[in-house]
Amino acid sequence: MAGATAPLLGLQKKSLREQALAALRAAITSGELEPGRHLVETELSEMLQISRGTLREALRQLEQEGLLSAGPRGRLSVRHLDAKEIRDIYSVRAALESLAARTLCELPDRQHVIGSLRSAIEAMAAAEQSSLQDRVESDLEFHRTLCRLTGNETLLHSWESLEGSIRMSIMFAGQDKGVMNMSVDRHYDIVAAIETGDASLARNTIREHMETAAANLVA
Amino acid sequence: MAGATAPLLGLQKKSLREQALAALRAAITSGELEPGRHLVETELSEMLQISRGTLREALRQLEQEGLLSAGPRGRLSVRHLDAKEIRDIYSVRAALESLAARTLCELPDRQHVIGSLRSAIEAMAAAEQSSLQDRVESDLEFHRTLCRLTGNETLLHSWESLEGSIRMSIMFAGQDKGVMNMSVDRHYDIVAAIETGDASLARNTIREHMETAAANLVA
DNA sequence: TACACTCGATCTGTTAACAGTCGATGGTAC
DNA sequence: GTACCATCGACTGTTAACAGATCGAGTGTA
Repeated sequence: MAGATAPLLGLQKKSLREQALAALRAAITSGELEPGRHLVETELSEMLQISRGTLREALRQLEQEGLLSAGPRGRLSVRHLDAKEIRDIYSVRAALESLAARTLCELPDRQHVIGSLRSAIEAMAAAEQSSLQDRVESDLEFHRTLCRLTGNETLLHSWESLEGSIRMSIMFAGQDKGVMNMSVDRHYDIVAAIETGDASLARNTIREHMETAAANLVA
Repeated sequence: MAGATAPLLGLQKKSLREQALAALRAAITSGELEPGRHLVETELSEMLQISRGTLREALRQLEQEGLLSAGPRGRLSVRHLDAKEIRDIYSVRAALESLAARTLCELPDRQHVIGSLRSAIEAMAAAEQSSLQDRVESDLEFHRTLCRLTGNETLLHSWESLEGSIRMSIMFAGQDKGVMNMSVDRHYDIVAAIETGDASLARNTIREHMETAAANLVA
């Protein structure tokens, strides 16, 4: 974490628990807390300048998001993903986003949806020369938008529960591999498929996109 | 909860937090804590005979499972599902179980899988004259098995995150409607489809099963 | 040297108490 | 009667401290 003594948690209005949650999530998905790293509650609470009780609530949530794995006696460590797990995560991700695409295809009026998705892609294009971090953000934002636009809160929530694992997968692969998965063109293909309203085309496009991405990550 | 003064949490070896989690989940999905019911931490901690700190960790998890919804200032209440939400939940469920079925179809040797699934259906058949509670349990156990057999831990975890919502959906509908969704025959169809190895047949069978179930629940 | 035992450090599980905030209640001025 | 204000009660947010368990170092003995 950035500077053990600094007040890592800023002066926002959210609860300390939420701030801790965000800080820990960022630390894990950025690799600052590397996979396999053992987490000690007293250390973390000191770093984050919050009490253990508050910290533990945040840890429970991270555990359920799959960013932490519990060892014997409640010892928590940063989850380590192997190639199979990454493929598995992307399989589930593909299933969820396929559902999203299919749902959007079935909407009678998709113009608004298409517009929103195109905007998201433009944001990706604008970030093409930025840091990897920014590019990943805009990429994930596109896919999150895909789920959000369905209006299916459960779908969005399930996807977001997976988001941390997705980020870890990308981080696991490292810079060189992560780059290839964020082609703007491929995302236009997805939007184009949705625009036609052809659900199986949209589904196949998503699935291919995900299979390619997963394959690149574990290569 | 059963008898406010009784030591609801037995003498198991699991942590108090896990016991509380299980007890609350059961109370919610059984309707003992009815949808919309406002939850007060001090009340619950007294009922469960645990401290608020421990209780709060369990509440965070239930919140993320979608059994509780947060109101202003962190006030929690039992989530209330409307018809659309039930349909949405079953859409996601269908997507996940379709992935499970497809994954199983792609296994080179499915005999062991088929055997396990048949056993699960036999358990359902054996429970046909039992209470609705038992029948729901055996039904969910079949579907959980479907996900577990894929060996995709992420898929199983996503499904289990949805399980509470599924139970609430069934409860919401009440006895009369819930009954129709647990036909043994329909489940044999699913297994038969997997046995043929025809992924799209399996997927369609699952999806029809889910659509029928959701339609019955909201009827 | 090998083995067993004790002591101590380390961490998690759990609890009780304090603090701040929002809403309701009741009283008072106009 | 109404509007405003003070006070009180009810909850959540947060914290520090206690308890119990496990692991390893170090010591004593055969």
